[in-house]
Amino acid sequence: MTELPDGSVWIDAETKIADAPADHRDDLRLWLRLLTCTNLIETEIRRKLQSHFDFTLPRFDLLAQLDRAEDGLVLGEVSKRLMVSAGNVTAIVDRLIGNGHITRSPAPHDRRVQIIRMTPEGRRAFRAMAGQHGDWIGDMFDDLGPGDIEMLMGLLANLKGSVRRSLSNGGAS
Amino acid sequence: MTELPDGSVWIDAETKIADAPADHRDDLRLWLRLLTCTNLIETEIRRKLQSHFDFTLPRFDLLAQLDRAEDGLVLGEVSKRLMVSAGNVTAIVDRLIGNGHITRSPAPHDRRVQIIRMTPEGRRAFRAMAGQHGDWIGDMFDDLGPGDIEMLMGLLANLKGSVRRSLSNGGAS
DNA sequence: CGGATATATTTTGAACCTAAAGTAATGGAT
DNA sequence: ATCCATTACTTTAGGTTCAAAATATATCCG
Repeated sequence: MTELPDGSVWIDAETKIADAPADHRDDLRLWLRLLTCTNLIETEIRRKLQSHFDFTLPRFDLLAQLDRAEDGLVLGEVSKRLMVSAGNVTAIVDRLIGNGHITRSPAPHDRRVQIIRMTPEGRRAFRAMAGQHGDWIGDMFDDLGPGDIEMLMGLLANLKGSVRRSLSNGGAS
Repeated sequence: MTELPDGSVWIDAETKIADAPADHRDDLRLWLRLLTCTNLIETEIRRKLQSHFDFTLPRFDLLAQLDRAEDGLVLGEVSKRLMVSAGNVTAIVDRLIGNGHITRSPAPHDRRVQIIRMTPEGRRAFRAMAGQHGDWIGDMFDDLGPGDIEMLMGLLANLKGSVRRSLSNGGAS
């Protein structure tokens, strides 16, 4: 048994006893790569949305939710689906109303509730942007084969599961 | 040859002629999953950094760069490494100076250049946070085996390559 | 030397984002 | 009927982010 530089102890090629704090080096490298990849793509999408349509990603994301809801959506539902705070939704909605892409009206049965709906121009604008958006993503992912995509989907599902487990455990507080 | 519902044409099990706009459905699903995963982890790290240390992720990231540079870093270099705008670096640096974590001083050879360095308290605070940060990531990634991690590293490297190719081609404008 | 150009940083204005406080309306429970 | 808790949303204050304009300094060229 040999003492290693980091203070842990080497048993064989597969076993390392954690008598010293684990360093999580590979996890951190993977996290960094994941973050870099995502930011690279997201930044490019933001840039293109801005230069082609003078639009922002949060507004696009909100319209994407609304596009699938023929009867509009309640603000709370939008907040949940986009996983952003209610106050944030209010701000984005205000701007989309200002541009004429959506409307906001109180629900008839409960005056606390506000329902937003796409206007025809909003829908038209969104459809045009969504088509381009799909092409942009398609182009950025073009080197990945169907097998790569499937494998990534699976591994990311595992990761998501692991993260959710950690969250529900109050993991490491 | 059969007309399909989406307007494209079926040849055999492997070939589909794109006379209709491609829909990139799988690419979009993968992108959505990637984004969701990353945001889930990032949000949790932000939350824990805030509740445990009253600190923010951008400030942590800046200190992480500075921690490895014994002689400090020039602001432009920080901007490049963090991949954020120079104006953004200025704002974060101002706050870190306010908290006493770093210092800023003009370079002797070129008075345009500002060099930032960690203070001893800054270094101490960062080291404490970095240890916890590693544990948090380690816990969130705990369900992934070494094989999963290696495979993800490889697939994400492929994706990164694909994205960079697309960017350099001015892909889809 | 002097002027044009380039570089490094800061400032400004606008958008996004959150947590927490505030407002308004609903739905009990007594 | 009235109080109380809950719910839905908005407002506020503070931090992050960018693009573009402003500032200051350095460098190059004639």
